[in-house]
Amino acid sequence: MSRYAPADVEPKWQAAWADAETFAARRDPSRPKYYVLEMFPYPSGRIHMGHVRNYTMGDVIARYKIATGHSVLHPMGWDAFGMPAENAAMERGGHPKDWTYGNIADMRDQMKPLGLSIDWSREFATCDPEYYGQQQAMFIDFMEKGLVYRKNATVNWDPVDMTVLANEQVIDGKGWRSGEPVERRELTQWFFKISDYSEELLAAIDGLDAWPEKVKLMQRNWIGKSRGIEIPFHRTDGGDPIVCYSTRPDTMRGATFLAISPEHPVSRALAAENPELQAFIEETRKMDTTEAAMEKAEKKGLDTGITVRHPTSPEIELPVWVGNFVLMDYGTGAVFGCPAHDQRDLDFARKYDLQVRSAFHMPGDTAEIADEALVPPKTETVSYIDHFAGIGAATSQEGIDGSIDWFEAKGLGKGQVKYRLRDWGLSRQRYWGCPIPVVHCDTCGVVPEKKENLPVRLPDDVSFDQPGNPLDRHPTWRDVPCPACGRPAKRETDTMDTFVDSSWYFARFTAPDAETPTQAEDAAYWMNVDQYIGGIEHAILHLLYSRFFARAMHICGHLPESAIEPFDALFTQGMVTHEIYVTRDERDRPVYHLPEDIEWHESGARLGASGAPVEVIPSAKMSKSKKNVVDPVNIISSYGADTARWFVLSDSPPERDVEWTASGAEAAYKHLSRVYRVAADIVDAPEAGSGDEDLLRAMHKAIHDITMGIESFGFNAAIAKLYAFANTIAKSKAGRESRAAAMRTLAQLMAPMTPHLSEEIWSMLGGGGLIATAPWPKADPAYLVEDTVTLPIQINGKRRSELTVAKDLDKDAIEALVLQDAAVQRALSGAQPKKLIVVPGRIVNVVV
RNA sequence: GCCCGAGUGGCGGAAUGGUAGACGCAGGGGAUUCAAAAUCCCCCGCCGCAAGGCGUGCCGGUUCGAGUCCGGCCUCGGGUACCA
Repeated sequence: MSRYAPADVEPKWQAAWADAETFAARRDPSRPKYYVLEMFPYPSGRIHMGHVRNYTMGDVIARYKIATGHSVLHPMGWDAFGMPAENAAMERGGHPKDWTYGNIADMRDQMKPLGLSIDWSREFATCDPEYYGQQQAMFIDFMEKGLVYRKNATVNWDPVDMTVLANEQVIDGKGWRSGEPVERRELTQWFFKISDYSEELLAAIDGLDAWPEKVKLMQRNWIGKSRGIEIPFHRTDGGDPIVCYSTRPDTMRGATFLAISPEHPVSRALAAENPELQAFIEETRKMDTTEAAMEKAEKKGLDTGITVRHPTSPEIELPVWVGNFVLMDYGTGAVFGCPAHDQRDLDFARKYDLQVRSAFHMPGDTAEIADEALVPPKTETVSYIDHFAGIGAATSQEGIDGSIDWFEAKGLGKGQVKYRLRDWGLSRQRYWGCPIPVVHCDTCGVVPEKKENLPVRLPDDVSFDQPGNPLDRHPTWRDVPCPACGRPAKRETDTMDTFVDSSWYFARFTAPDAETPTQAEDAAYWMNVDQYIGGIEHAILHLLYSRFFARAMHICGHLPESAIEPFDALFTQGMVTHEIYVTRDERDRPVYHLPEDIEWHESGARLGASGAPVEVIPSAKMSKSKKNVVDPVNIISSYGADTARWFVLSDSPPERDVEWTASGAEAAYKHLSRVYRVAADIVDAPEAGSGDEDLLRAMHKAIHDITMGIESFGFNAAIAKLYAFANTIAKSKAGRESRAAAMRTLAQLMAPMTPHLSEEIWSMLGGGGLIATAPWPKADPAYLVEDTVTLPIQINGKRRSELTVAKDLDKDAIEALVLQDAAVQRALSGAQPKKLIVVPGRIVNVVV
């Protein structure tokens, strides 16, 4: 008997699929369509287990949908712009373009042996001029529709390298190359008006029925709708009032100070004549731009010396402080501090010896406020001191709502709905991205490039031997005539955020060669993506930007209205994690190492080359920069693609993170070999046997369970059932044709996971045609019902006995039988049960 | 800091509020073999000789019944707007 040899079997069936064009996506009005998409990869150069996991999951769905009669679109492309290509050029020389396309070729070569059901004819990379040219055309369309504008925004500035740094390039507030503290600097940048869609993007979340609740919740919180009020505080020196935004005006009685952002116009104006304030503001600029850094930084402030009047108690004067924790981007850049009922404000008040005054009592609480603020939950009833806001007692939420109305009615403020969501800054001061297709003309201002001149191509003759954006110093690329007046002008040298590239690639896959961004019939047929699969790390930004983009594309006529929510169903897979290996350089900065560079000694991990000790950090997200990426190519070459596919699906539930370990792959191979061996045995098995009916039952149960498993993304549970069914067939003594039928069904049920092995078994047992296009088996309900059922008997909630009864036996009859049970009689010792709970078909609980 | 998750045997994990530990790995024992590989069979949460008791991160609650629901924590992970 021959052994299962994936090295021979897998290429054979891949060739058969290619010959039959099994996976070519075709518009076929006679069949329902199905568009399955996995988030496309960044071409780092090597595929890793996370990719294998992601694309295998999508492949299971795609192959299952083909078998259930759908016309399937399952494409692949490359998210090819981004920083790593420029970093590689800086570190190793060479050109980002060569590095990127070389990586794409390598990764495609590594991916193809997996036998994915991908229509490779639709492949593209976002750095192809044919792709980014269409993106530039859409940018111009967006400009015309008023969806794009410019404003000043803050970036991380490395004062030594004289360059803009990404947040990732700032480590502990210092530039990753220079090691010097970064500063914040303002630049004029391009923005998409995503905030115009705050309400719509929020409201439409309710319609995303097949998205995970957690993702919807994260998006809702990110958009962050709040009802609040803008209240002017009048300055005692007669200057313009300072307007504060508050979502808690019910705490107004407790207001004891104002805090304004260092970037607030009042701060700037006062700083001009106040060197101490000037220095304080300078100090706050020496921080990176991330929200996390700002929120975690020590809360600091400086008294401006000016005061304002309390809106409802004008006799009280409140000091105005500049606080490093006040964000200029949210609300009005000014807040009132209420230390009694807000922990951050209380900490601040204690630190700078500011007053604390209560606005309400907590129920039953009369204690003085010490170091803990009294923050009532929104559903709790509070009583207001001085019957503030005309409300004696109310739930906290009613108090908030009532006080907003009260302030408005008195003309003391203006109710406002605000959103946390900020406009999308898309400018990047970098080379390897999609050029923003505009020209700056002294006469005409900002002028879009003419569409017939698109794409605005990136120049190839650039160098990366000095920091900064090479487009800025390019000798000829930058200087162009104005598209409007023809006079000498300068091209925009900012490129687009790579999130722009990934915000519409799913639409481009429907017509990758179209002369316009999309093609109407193709978009209408294929959109929406029926099932989108990707990492939870994209829960907010990528998915929210894509939802915005689909709306913007619709407005510009590039997508039908039905496609403004582009992803019908979303599945967020867990990440594949792996240990990371770190040493420190002379400045104590972390240096990451590849797993293959590590040697394991009794004393711990050491660097293979130098023998230096290595710090091992467990379970971190696999990423290029951390170099903790596992190479699946070795597994594929020694065990075959089906083993790798089977293993990544069986090891862990798809939505959960999985720590990569090498063990299990051997076991997966053993099992697949066993299935092959059992199938081969059946060919020569005796014609007649026993237990055919039992095998038939097991088969229909398997069809039912595994179909459910695939439909619900329970791949690991489905695989457990496939193990069980394979064991049943192996042990069955049924006749040859019964076993062959069961084995052919097993092959079909396994085909989405292990397509090559399944084709092999299918042909061996006379399945006919390709299993890839064979119709999915159907479970006959007649075989799924059992005649009897075993009920566990609990006594006081603990399992003590069991009872096997006819499936449809009624409750009274079951109760009678339960009371005769020996364990039950022992527990009752002659008494009546306090309670007898019978859940037919499930369980019995006797309470004694 | 804030938002969102996750936590179950030695390990990965299973379980519509209803028998906790399916299925697999590792481990132990046996069969086959001259021997090995491969394969096949059996055992396998913890404590206990047993009867039995204890067990799903911790504390409390709801329920006839909680891994599952609610409240409060702890730890780990993701996101935090220029990593993709």
